[in-house]
Amino acid sequence: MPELPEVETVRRGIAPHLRGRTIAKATVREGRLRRPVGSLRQIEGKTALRARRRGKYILVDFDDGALIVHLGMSGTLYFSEKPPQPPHEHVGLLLKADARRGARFLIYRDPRRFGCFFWCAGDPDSHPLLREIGPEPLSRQFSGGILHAALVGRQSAIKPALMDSRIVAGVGNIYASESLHLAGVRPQTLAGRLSPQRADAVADAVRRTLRSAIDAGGSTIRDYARPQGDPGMFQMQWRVYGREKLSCSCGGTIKRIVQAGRATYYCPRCQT
DNA sequence: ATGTGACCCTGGATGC
DNA sequence: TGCATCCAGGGTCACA
Repeated sequence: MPELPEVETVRRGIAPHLRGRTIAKATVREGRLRRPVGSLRQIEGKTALRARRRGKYILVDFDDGALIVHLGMSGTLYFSEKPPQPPHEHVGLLLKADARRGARFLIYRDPRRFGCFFWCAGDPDSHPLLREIGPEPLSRQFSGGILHAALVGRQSAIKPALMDSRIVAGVGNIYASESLHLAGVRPQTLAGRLSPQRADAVADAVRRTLRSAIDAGGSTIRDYARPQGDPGMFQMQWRVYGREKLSCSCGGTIKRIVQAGRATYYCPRCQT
């Protein structure tokens, strides 16, 4: 469920409720995630400054470090009146009541446990997991020219290259397919052979695709931040993803192939 | 150095 | 109905 737009939606949902809140207690029910959660004792008594996003990571900044959170394939963050419950609510942060807001738990739930949730002392941006991440696609650090330069010498196809977080941050399997469709570029195109003009088209398509997905998610932030408010509301209109054998808006028939072990969807008629 | 596939884990959909 | 199989939005690692 979580790609960049979903992660951003989750971040927007929790950020206002976290800002300025003191962590009264941190509970780790299940610490065996992609990497061990470890002890969160050191954040008890500390006050969260903000929640921001880097690629698909959510960073909750404190004055001397940050919580680094990744939602993996099945993770969510939401608020609850209850402490984390079995089987899949692995971490709970009890937020102290303040003048305007009652005490409640920020819950991390992740059935597949591919995500992570851990404390990083010091600057999280220089943490090994974040250090090598490429430019944010929605920032000015990303453009067709920058993408083109990053792809020079690349022997892989453009689609898996777009999913390489060192080239551009946060583009996952769905949005890689969707962006290439919007750009009219075939996913098998050799990344290093993409012309500057087509790199422009791809970079532009990535930005437009992510923005409209965030806008679509943005309308359901409140629902999403609710305890049982899991998926369902992220019904974006996929143009190709998951639509094998269905027809493209151009009249062509959408194909499914596998690249680097992941499903890719495209239209052979309008993607050249 | 770079690219691909196996793997981590659970749950839902599908097929027999 | 019950069971087996496949597939899934991510990232890391061993190996070619």
